[in-house]
Amino acid sequence: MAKTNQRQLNRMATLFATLADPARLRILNCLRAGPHSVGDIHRSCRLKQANTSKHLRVLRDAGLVSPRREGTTVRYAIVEPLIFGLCDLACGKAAAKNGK
Amino acid sequence: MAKTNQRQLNRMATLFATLADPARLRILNCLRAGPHSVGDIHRSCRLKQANTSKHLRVLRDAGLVSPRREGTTVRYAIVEPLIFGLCDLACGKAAAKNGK
DNA sequence: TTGTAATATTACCGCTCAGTAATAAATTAA
DNA sequence: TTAATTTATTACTGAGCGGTAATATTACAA
Repeated sequence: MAKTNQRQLNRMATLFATLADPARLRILNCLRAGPHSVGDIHRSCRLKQANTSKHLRVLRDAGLVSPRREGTTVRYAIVEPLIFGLCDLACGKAAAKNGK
Repeated sequence: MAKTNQRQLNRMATLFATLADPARLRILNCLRAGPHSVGDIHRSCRLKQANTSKHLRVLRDAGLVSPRREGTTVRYAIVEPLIFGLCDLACGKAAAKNGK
């Protein structure tokens, strides 16, 4: 496990905190199929526009997604596909508590 | 990815939230070497006793650790080794942001 | 320029959580 | 029983976060 220093623990905790919100998980799940505009996300995830923007900001600050302007719209894309490994593991773990 | 329903997302978010704290990550890292008493943990992790107890309660409620009384002391052990897969993945991800 | 659409930001509210000190509960010994 | 040790709980505080409405910003078209 190598030496797990405090800074690394803090970064891990921050990453987990970024994923510790159902709305953000929904957004990531949506982006898993490919880049989407803010409007697409806020409609398909049933989130208010401002709320969507704020969550995207959190994901962006965490380095998980990145924006790209296309005219007046902004398309967000996954930047770190590795997080889906985390999500799938957590999903299996969460499902396991159900007995499957 | 199978269907990701709301309940599953909520459970995932809860699991991530449980891991989104440096103190709890330190405790889990300590328990990775084997079961430890509350006193051991609170000393080796440099946490106050009450604080340690509270974090252990959170980990226990999440089903990640389990207690076992031995006289006047209580030894906690990892119940879900799968979480270390999560931690290692997150650790690599966190480390990757550093350039290594 | 003016207007319109898409996105981002701000300010506010309510709630939850981490840390702490004090106290309670459980177990064992004398 | 009383005392000592270990662990758990409670009450409190301060900080941070999610949701929302209103507003600002950005880009483009007429």
